Amino acid sequence: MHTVVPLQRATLTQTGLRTLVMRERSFAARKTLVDQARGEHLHLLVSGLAGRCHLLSDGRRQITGLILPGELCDLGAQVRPQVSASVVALSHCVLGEIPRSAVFESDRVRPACTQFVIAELARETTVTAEWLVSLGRRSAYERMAHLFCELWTRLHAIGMTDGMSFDLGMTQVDLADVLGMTSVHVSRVLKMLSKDGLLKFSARRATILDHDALCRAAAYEPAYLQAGLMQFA
Amino acid sequence: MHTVVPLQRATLTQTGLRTLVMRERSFAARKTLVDQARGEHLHLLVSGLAGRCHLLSDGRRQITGLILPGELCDLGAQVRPQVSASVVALSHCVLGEIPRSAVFESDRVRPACTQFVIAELARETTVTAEWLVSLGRRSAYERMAHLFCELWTRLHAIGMTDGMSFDLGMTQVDLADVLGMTSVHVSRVLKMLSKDGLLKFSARRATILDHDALCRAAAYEPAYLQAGLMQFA
DNA sequence: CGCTACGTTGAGTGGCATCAAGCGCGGTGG
DNA sequence: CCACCGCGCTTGATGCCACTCAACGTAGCG
Repeated sequence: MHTVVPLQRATLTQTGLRTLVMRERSFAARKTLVDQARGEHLHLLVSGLAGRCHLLSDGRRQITGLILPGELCDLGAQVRPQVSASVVALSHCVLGEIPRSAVFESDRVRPACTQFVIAELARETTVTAEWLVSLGRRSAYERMAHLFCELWTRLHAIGMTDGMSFDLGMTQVDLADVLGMTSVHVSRVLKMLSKDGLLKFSARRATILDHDALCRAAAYEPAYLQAGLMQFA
Repeated sequence: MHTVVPLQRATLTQTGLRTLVMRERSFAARKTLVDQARGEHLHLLVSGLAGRCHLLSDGRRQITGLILPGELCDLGAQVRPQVSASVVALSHCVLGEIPRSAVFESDRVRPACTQFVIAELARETTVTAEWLVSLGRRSAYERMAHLFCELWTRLHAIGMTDGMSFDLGMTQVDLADVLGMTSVHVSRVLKMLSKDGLLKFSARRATILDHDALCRAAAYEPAYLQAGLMQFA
């Protein structure tokens, strides 16, 4: 079907993924990028912002993870199929297709890729645990502050910040589904953050006005991210 | 320091872990089992119930994962150190020590163990994502119902249910920190569940009175667990 | 027997949801 | 060109779910 890409015994890295992309496809916001079914390809987010999306039968939606450029959309789905989560585009997205065989050999992870796969899963686990703390124990205000601290750290690590600003591309409705609140309340909390001089969010673009104060409001400790991100950079 | 246990080229399985335990230690409830520092051993929960515990500076606590007998406490910490989560005993616990070298070779996962490590991390991710949906989008009542559905499935899979009952060993305060609510409200919700004939919880023991109704109240779909659990059983 | 942890219950409060209306904007088609 | 519409955002009014505070009963335990 497709060419098997040799890995030349090199350890797979996050940046090295791009060389494995065989074909790129473009998606408008709100489109579904990956369903639960596992196909012939792994999907690398080349640009844009995507979200891991869980739907309840009555329409409630929770986004359980944000996928940034350079990350894989469906690594988890390869390892554990039949999980009812899909990946949706939160902004205009470009997706790169990587042949499954470049990372997997039958159902096993190729040895050259194991460290990478483990690191990716570990990073996802770490971020998700922090989100659990947010949803369980932080107020809407703290939660919002914490999310933007996290996003700045992650986007800065991949060179996608512009000073203290960055484009998100996602709407307030999407933010609400990340933070477990309603879009109405997202609007109000953003207004408070702006009034307090911490953060401005408008036209899908965020500007951090006072980074120290924002971190303090969120009780943000970026250590949890640096560990996972640096180990295999 | 300690003997290196040969793995005889066999794939590591969850049950196979027990043969690697070199020493067992006993802990009272509320004791800290594992700190973030990674030591010479991996810790297998032999019996009891443990929780992955995140503390905020003002005392708020969120438990981001429950560890059941047969699971490893600190696999994640081996892969990504310096994460500020500790593992605490929620009931009396017996912990088995497994030499790090049985699973890791310097900082790499031993090839014979990679599938197991990946499966464990993937299972953790799956459960955690479902908890995010609970905390973000389900009411306290639904959340509680969903947790007990999940626990019954997981405990049943390892033969630790007794009909429709099972011992948890954890208090309502612990339940509150799992579910992101106060212990006062836990008490009230449990009373409602009992009045509705779905679930009884007393003396740290749960009895599911109407499994179908409980699943319906929680909109519970056990598929997400079966995948992860069966793959390497 | 006092102490501490756990659980229950009541009264009052508040954070966030819900409902509803209105605005601005970009896209689309007549 | 403009009417129209859908979408995103904002704002106000109202209500409820869950928190807070507080008191008390109970059980296990040193």
